[in-house]
Amino acid sequence: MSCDTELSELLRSRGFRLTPQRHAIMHLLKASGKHLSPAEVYEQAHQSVPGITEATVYRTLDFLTENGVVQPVLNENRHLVYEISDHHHHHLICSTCRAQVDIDPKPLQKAIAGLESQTGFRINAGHITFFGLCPACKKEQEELQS
Amino acid sequence: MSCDTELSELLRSRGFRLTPQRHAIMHLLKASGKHLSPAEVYEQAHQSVPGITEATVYRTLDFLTENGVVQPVLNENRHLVYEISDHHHHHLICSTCRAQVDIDPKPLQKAIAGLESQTGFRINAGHITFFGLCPACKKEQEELQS
DNA sequence: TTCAGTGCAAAAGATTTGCAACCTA
DNA sequence: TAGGTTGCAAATCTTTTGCACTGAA
Repeated sequence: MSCDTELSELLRSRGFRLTPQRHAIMHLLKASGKHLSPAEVYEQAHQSVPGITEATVYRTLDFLTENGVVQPVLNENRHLVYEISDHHHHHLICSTCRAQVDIDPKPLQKAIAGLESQTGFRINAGHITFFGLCPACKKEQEELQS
Repeated sequence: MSCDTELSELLRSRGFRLTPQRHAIMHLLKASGKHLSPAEVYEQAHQSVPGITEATVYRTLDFLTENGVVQPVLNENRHLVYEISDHHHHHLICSTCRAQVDIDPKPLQKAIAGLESQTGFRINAGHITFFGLCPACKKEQEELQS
């Protein structure tokens, strides 16, 4: 999803409409460059489309997800957030202290490409999150157990 | 996390207590063999620990997550669910029709092992979910766009 | 005995729904 | 125009919190 025209055509080809609300939400997610909660999306969308409601935000987020424009992700607080699908990056979150670190996407891309050919799926792998233990918490845990 | 004794020792070593509630929730997640929503966990836990409350379920799920016993996952309806961490399997979910398919874990394990040595994290990769388009929905979309 | 953990109950938050009006294609 | 979308408002569902009491170690 690289530009408005592209989204517009994608939607029209499926019989959907490009409304100001949909445009605003897609645009703001792209511009923010990070994942946003529905409440954050609402807050920002409200600035360009003053009459927008939370119900519309939820419906639009569902709609954009089903059409592959955005994707749902669990954030560091285990809440559902959304981000634009072309925003390629992956990260690790520490289950204990919630620290985050970005990771090199290449090794995963390779594994994912293999899965695509095995399953026939087109995988939306713009963002993958792993949970685990960061080095500090891992060390702490090991010391406690010894 | 393979048996009660193991969990018990893990908790004790960190100054935590093994309560009937924690035991029941861990046990039921292990026995179910799949991911459960907090409401489902509550419903099931209520049978072995009649007095348990939803607040305790939420607190226990947080607690078990922080200690690596369970992990949070987004289910096919984009709701937060939990599953036991030793339950190794990965799957794909179609964003459009929500079909699910299990995938071979091996290629991912390799990529993950690489990430662990790069980052120093211990990754809890028992369950990884990708969103994407299943073959049928992919085909349908391609036909619409041509 | 101690203090981590629980139940209770209420508050706060998040998400969904029906329906009439609206506006994109 | 037609029918996909939205706003509104209420209902529903989910998650969090403070506090006193309980029970595991």
